[in-house]
Amino acid sequence: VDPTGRKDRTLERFKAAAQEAGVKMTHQRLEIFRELATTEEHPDAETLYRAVVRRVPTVSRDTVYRTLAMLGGLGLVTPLGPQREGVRFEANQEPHHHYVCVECGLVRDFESEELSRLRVPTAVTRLGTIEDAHVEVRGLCARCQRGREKPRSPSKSRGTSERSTS
Amino acid sequence: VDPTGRKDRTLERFKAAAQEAGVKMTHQRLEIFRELATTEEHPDAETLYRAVVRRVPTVSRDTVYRTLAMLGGLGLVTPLGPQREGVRFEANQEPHHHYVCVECGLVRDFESEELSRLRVPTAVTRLGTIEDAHVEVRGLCARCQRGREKPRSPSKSRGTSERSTS
DNA sequence: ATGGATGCAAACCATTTGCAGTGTA
DNA sequence: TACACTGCAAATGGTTTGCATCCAT
Repeated sequence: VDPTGRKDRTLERFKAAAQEAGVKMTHQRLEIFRELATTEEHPDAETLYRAVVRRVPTVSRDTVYRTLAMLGGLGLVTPLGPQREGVRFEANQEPHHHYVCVECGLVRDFESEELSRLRVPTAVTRLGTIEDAHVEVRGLCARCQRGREKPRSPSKSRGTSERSTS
Repeated sequence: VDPTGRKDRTLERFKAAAQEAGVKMTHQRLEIFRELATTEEHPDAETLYRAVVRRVPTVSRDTVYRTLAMLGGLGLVTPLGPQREGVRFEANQEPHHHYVCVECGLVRDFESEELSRLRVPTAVTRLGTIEDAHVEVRGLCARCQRGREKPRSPSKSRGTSERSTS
């Protein structure tokens, strides 16, 4: 399930992207990225840190956080779910789907007969029961497109994009 | 876009569920649920608190948190994304989908030609650009089913289920 | 009345930030 | 060699918890 060494290739892609973006390639960054690109898990920063610290005993949590932000900026790593300042909730129990803005974290429900009819591959049942299946669409919401006049989080620049063209 | 008052109905459902579950119906709980059931947003605890405190000036953040956990236990409210202790990341940039365990937060990728071909309704473009669309399947993972021998988070009982049958 | 629910304040934990030393380009 | 990157430690902000009081049942 990995004909050419996809992982090695991914590592090369990382090095190339880093060089192109003008960021330095350090031992830490390489190991952090390697760990994330290698694992089946979808670890949080702490878990990642614990894994990386085994190979690079001197890394600090800060570096993991900073590297993750940097990798996110390069588009090489994706944070799961909406970018939030906290866990978010909904009461809508009807079948529906989510639109999530990758910039400000806006979440909107939308309905779709077609999407709600989607068939989950039976192989998934090997992972566990299926309580719900819905589509998550990610993109840049209208407001954030509109010149970023009033982004939801004006201050904290969640290193998602900007960079380079300074 | 709400023929019968779906929201009123939802409130009734809440009261009924609360009574059946044997939890008390308080002013705070009612307002917290009402707020969440009414808004288009998918607020986090803090946002919810700020909205509710306008109607019930004495509520505390704690109550919001506790109520959200309680509502989650009753299945009336769903937290978005994987239940995490922190934001989680992935480096897999190939088209793929996610299986998420609602109990322990396990996340696994799976692939599906069919699901990856899904067509997002054009109406969604009104919300913003579409960078990615994938399916999120939620359920109880095999390990958590298996008698909850070694749940990922043995300690912290993320009030997801258990309750009642004490 | 009475036990569950609330509010307060302190505790906890994830994440961010300032600064001086370190290593890559 | 220079400047970005790292590690440390302190600050910040979300979330949880212990306890005395209060209120829905």
